[in-house]
Amino acid sequence: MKDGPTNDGKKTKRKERMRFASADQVAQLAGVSRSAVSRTFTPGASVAPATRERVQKAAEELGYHVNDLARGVLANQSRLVGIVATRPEVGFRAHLAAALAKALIKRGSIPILINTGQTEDELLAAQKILIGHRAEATIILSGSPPASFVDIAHRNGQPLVVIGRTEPDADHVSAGNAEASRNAAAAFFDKGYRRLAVAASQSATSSILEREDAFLAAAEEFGASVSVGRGIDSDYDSGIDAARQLFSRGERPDAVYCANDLIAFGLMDHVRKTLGLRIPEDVDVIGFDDVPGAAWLSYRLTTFRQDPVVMAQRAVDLVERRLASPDLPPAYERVIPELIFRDSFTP
Amino acid sequence: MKDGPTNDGKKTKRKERMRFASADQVAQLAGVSRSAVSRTFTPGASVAPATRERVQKAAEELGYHVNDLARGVLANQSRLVGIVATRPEVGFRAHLAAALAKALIKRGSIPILINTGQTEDELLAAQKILIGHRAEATIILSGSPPASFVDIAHRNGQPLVVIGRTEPDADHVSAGNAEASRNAAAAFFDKGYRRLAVAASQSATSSILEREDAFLAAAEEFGASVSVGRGIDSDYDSGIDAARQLFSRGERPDAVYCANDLIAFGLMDHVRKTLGLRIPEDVDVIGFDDVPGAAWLSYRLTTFRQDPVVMAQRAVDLVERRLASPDLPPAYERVIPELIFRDSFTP
DNA sequence: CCTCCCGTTGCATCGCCGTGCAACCTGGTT
DNA sequence: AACCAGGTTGCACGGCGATGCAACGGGAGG
Repeated sequence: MKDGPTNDGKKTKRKERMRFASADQVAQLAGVSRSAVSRTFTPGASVAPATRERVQKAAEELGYHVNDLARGVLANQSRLVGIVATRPEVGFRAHLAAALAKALIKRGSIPILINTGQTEDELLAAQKILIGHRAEATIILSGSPPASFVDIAHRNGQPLVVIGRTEPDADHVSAGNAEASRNAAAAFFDKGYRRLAVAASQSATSSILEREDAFLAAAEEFGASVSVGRGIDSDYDSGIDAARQLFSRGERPDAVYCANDLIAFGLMDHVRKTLGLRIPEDVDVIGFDDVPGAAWLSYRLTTFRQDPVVMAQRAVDLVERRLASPDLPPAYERVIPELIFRDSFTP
Repeated sequence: MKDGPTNDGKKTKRKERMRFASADQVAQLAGVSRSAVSRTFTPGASVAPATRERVQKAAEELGYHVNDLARGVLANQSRLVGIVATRPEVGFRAHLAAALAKALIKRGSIPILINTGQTEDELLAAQKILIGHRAEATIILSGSPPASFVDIAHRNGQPLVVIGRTEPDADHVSAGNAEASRNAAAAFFDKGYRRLAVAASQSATSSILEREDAFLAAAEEFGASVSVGRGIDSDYDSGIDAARQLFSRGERPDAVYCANDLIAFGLMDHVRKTLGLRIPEDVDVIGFDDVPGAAWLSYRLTTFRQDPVVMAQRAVDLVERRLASPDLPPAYERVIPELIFRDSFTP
């Protein structure tokens, strides 16, 4: 049974906390070599049924589970994937993060959630953590990664997928912001509205910017007038600020396109509760994202639906593609958002 | 410079993907031994400034970062911490998950987000993943871990912290659900209301249950009548269902206590938009959680504030405490929620 | 009875990194 | 000139698990 100086208090000195059972312990209990244990838990390896059974019994007894970390070190793949997000509890990002976590687990990867600020330093710190842990890939949610970020990921051969931003140098998934926004402008115009407005924000992510820009361009192209209101962030308060700006100037707009649903909620509340106007009778509103609140009776918001599950899946697909063939040119997955009609705007 | 058979294409055979630079490569480039590299990146180790500089320069050039995974294998600590949550994108849980991720990163840990169902099988699968990766601790958000879960974590010496549930065998953090709910009943009663109601849900987590039970008990103790409405989940739709139930019976309630804010939103919307009643003139409402929507003009909900940042910090503190002394008896951190007065109820 | 073959199994090595120990420089002192 | 103290550095080992290779076993066939 080979009873060498294996675990008799001599080697356990280093760190106290060695609670998890190791393959060595299982091997000893089963009276086999560590190789046999390894092979038992490696699909396709050659082990006699009797041995496998002995090993499994011993493993059961000790509560042993293969150390995936060590396995990863050896195979040079960690199965860790980073999700980098700013304020991942808010709005659509929350749905995206949750969907990503689920899709990654399903694929056998381990999602690491990094909740970080947007400054370059913070993002680079997040990246450092991920590279230090040899994450297989990084998925960024609607931040704007600095160029160095893309560069470092590339130099380390780490796939990088950006969601919600058009990033020419990296794989990315994003909604058809430009088309959708153009459609929104067209829908307003077709209904006869000529005084349009868009509510966005100052500290805008690129999705928000794209929506604003595309709406402005389309509206001007159609020959409608457009005013712009911007709050600070891209949330409810920002919608209130935008409403204040848009409705304090001379003639009020006929219809407002909001860069996301939270902004729309703030704007609608201000317009209704503070200004006493009616939606859709006095003003029409279209939002973007279709978060659950858009269906609530208080809002009944007409908005572009982005399916977080679909987007997450596309992102994971891009990761897989990139892992399989690292040298392909950057790919772009576009998810076309569908306009969901509720009460705040109907054609 | 010792130029042995180290990396001349012979050893790189195993796996193609060995993109990350290793300490060996850095050592070679800097013309030092691997130990020197290791020491350069180990705080407090003894390295000559000149050597350190050479190493750092070489590391910079190769984009090297210490492999925390391998370091973890050696030190027998992974710094990985699992966050296990069902529907982590919803309501208060989203805030909790985000706050936890931030607090863990701050502590130097790596948060793994596992988005799982509530069935025993799914939870155990999640645990298997975490144990396989030698996660240092598991934090469960408002699920009810089966007994085997607690047991397995314990047997593997893995700290387990439960948030939002009273779990006698494990460390846990939870809000003072009973006190708060009692206070809600008292506040309604003091205002002269005698027909009370509580809106909860069928598939309730234990926080929701505690709130319902404590409110019922207190109301009965005061001598008020109480009716109960329950939707399916604990979300907006559930609030609508509960409202349907509560307001279809004979006399309608004077005031409703909702087990969380989402339920309150659904209930308020149904009461106002569908039934045409006014809040607070006809019915008062108190919620629980103080999610951002509670402050929105459409709701202006009086509700108990739970601070996700505080709760997350307490949970992380419990993890640390348990890591430091594994054999302490289970601890319980209680966070007392504060009632935030807005328009849906005032004393 | 010997030989061959195939399935098992153990050994040794690999890929990571941290660290105790001993050898190696310095420069200052007797 | 020999010696000592102190700081540096390299070596070798330890802790994981996977795996090529060689040895070992037993049954089948000559």
